[in-house]
Amino acid sequence: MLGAAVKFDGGLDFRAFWGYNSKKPSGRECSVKMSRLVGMRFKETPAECQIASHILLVRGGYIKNVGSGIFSLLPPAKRIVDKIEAIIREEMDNIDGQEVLCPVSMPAALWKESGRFDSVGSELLRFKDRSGSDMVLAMTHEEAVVHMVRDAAPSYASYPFMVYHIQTKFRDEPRARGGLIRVREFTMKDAYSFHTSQEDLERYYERCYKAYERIFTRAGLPEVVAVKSDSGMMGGKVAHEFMFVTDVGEDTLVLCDQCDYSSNMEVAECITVPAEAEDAPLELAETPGIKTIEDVCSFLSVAPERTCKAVIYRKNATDEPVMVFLRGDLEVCETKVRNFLKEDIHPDTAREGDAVYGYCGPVGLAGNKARLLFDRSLQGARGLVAGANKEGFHYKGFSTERDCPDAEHHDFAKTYEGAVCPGCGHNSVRIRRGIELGNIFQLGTKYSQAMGMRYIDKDGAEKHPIMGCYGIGVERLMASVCEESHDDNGPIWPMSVAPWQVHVCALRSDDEGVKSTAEALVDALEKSGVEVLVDDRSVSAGVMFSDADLLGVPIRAIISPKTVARGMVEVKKRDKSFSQDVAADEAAAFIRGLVKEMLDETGAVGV
RNA sequence: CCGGGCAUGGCGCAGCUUGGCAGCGCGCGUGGUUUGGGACCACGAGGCCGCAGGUUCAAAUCCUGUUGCCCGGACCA
Repeated sequence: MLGAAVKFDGGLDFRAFWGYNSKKPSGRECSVKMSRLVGMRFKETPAECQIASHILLVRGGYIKNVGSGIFSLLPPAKRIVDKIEAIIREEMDNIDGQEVLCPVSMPAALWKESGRFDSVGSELLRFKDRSGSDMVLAMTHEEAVVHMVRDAAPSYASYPFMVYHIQTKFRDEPRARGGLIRVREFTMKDAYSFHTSQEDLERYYERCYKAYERIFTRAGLPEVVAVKSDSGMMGGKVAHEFMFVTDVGEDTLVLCDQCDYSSNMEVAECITVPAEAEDAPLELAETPGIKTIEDVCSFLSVAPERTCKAVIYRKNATDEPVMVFLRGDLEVCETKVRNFLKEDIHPDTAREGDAVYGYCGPVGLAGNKARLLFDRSLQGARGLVAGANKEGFHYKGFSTERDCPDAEHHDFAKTYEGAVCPGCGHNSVRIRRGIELGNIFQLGTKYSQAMGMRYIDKDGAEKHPIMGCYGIGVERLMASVCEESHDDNGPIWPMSVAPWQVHVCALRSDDEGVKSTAEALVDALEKSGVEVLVDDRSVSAGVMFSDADLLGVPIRAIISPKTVARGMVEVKKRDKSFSQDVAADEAAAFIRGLVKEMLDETGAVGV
């Protein structure tokens, strides 16, 4: 390692060459010189960057794009990631997790065992090795972990246990975006727990839930909200996602103003109240060329919530349609439809033979081959306008119960801003965007069963352990912290994850007084275990401060001929909340105290 | 995967319509003057104009194909 002062033949100090001056017992080199720091910082915004974290991380020399959704991390980012991982490790160890490491590449045979080699789409990168064997790059590690432990716990006495690792995932996303927000290759902490009863899993799930709250709080994101979520390809029933609420998020969240209800839009219950209306006779209305809800509403002068619309889906292009009927002002939630049908479906349009495009309605479809689904918003609805399944005509006076007595109603609609909250019943639903930082699933026995993991229970019976799994995206978390905490000039890293704790700016390092004061300060800080980035370059104050802003180190110590003349060091916080002159010989102790104080606020590793 | 856009030195861009020495700003190097918020002067280095074909005396520019990247959407543990 680079820790020892290795001298080259020419007498070059190896550590100084790499910009390292000393090393903490943890193994992380703690002091770095700006003149040696690898990476460029930019004044101008790179053309492809759209969101703050992407812009600032590229401009600050943290990350470099290698390909679509693939990034290299430069030293400042690597240091942040290391600190985030350290927090995660502490919290995982704290809930009795044992760290392991599974491989990224593995034989496809393992994924064939679980069935996912075929069930997962092209996000799973498949390839062949030189012998022609099918291989995959892990996009998640259930298979690898079950393979690791399936022979290791043959008795109930070994349960419960949890293993976790921090490892690269590759997911061949069709569309990467937003810098580190949605990538193809990334680091994930994923944990897997094994239990002999559902109750035990639930107890552990709760512990992990709490650990996640601590992790996000400690990383500087106390507002992360846990929402109920769809379990998707993972299988299992209960799942939560930990969402960082932000406009740049890709997920849609349903939150409540009045209570603590929170859910991913995909699974949020949509509650509607049928409008008060009398039954009216069903009558045909001529609506020539009027096909969209918008047109129907203005042509017949009705509100969208007084209409019934049909949305067509198909399993694949050649299949019979699935027709979802719902109130005209609502949107279909495709995830709900998929979960109900337990089949994949895709939006499509009505075709010759199965329905009349633009005039689909629930009345008179007897004998139609389409699978008909009725949303709950139509339950008890009366007097609606609906398609008449006849070119150029709609029905007025459609009443679901009377006209479609056999209809079974289920929840297929997306909820909306101001809708009734399933938690408290107020009209208090709020729609927000969020970034999924982590998720936790109660998996059940899907993988232990498919992959033959068994144990002998107390009663002598052979059983499959019940699993839970728990993930956190590391780089995405870093980007989210940046989104949460930055100004126009750069990130403002919380002390707990900051790449360095103190940034010493030696303005005019050619000045002997400045140089010796800076060296003494850096030396004293290092000795007390503080991580220091020292700007030893001969650059103008503007350049030095701009770079410091981009590096976002929480405490800045400025030494210049002016401060030296006064015998002082200027100590500032990056967030501008603090600025004070401190006597030069007391500066190290003062800064050390400040670092400690700021660490305590967020709860960094080892505190 | 659908739709749109872009590709010219490390970064940001102009040049392309109408073919004729490859340019500007930032950054980088050297020397000097500066020195508390991206300083100034001088000199300098750096580019097969994404790639492959084609048209032409001549292609960054026109034509064909192809690849990559970005944005919106679909999709997604």
